[in-house]
Amino acid sequence: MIDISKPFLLYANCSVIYDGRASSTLSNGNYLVIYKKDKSLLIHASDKSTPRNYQSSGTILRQENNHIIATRKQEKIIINIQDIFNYIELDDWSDNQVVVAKTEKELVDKICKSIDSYLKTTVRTTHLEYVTEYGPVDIMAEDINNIKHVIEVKRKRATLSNVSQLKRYMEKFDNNARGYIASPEISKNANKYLSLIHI
Amino acid sequence: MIDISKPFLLYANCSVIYDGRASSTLSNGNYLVIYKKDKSLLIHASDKSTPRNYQSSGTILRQENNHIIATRKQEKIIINIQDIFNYIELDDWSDNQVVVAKTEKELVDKICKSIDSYLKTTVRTTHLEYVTEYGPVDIMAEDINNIKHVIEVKRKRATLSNVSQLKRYMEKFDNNARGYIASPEISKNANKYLSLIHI
DNA sequence: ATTTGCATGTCGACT
DNA sequence: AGTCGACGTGCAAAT
Repeated sequence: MIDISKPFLLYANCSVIYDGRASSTLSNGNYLVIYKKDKSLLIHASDKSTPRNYQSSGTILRQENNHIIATRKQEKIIINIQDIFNYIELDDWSDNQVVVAKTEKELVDKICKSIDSYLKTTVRTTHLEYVTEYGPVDIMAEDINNIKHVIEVKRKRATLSNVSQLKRYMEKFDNNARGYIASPEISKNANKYLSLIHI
Repeated sequence: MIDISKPFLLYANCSVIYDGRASSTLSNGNYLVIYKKDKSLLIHASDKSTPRNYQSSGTILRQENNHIIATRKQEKIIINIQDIFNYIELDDWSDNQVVVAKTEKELVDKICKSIDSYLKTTVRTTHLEYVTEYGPVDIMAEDINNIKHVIEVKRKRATLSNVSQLKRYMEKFDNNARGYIASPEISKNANKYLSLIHI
């Protein structure tokens, strides 16, 4: 009835036993069972984004009467199936990857990795999430000449309010501090304001 | 066609754009779209146990032509649907919790929390994963009388090999050390061996 | 093959 | 609402 050699989806009344890194039982109910092309197995209930039970890539299925037995290394899942509501063979299921996902943290790290070349100086120490009176700045780098470089990182287009925020931060530093905004692009107004205040 | 007020499952040819904590695109392909009772949204491809795109509990769906737009706080997912292969309304989908999942670490923590009462002494310091020549022992507790208590924790029935292992560990400590095996039960042979070596 | 560190981490507990 | 820590963390890059 179920072809365990192909990816499939099952909406069924069943119960689940897991034994491996931990041991657990999932009492009888209606759950979604998903078996993927890479031989990973997921059992989803009606809430939470994480599955109730799962086994990652490399799980081998076996059918015995109304049981599906999934084994992978030292792990085992037993699905005791009472009733099947839906069964779909997932042919031509795509495995495309998600493209680009730049987080602000990634950008911060990237900047820190080559901070000397960006600031055109030799940095002595860098502080991330450096706390000021007005909140934390993304990067506070101090160079060998004791000049402080305050960098506000934006994942998207920098706006006027980002500039004002940076300006507020800068007021708390002495004259030996320089402020920067690192962003892929900047709004026209923000850019104008930047020129205006010459930071 | 799709009733976005109920939990459902969709196997469809579509592409996905996400913008929120990061930004990403998933190019056109056949994916599994799952909308749960707690208003969480998952988009699964044919591999990996983690979804390609997702939004957790509290996502609100909107339909516009062939788009499903999912918003939650500062996050947005847009699903551009080309073709629907399967659509299932997931009625009576259960939300039972997984029951008991005792990991070895939980047991270790539980023991540490009340270690004095278990060892019937006053413990000065406890080391977890204390490294010996033969590998790490789960718990190494030193009491106020400088007696070392070496505890090997097993989530399941303790076996003969667990006892031998503990014995090897104990050879590396001085006479002021005591060895223990903490487990829900112990095999007959292991128990016999334990009595024999009097640890 | 193993280790390291990130993640749109998720999730629950506690403040 | 925010913080903290655990997770059967999963996952990919570096070693």
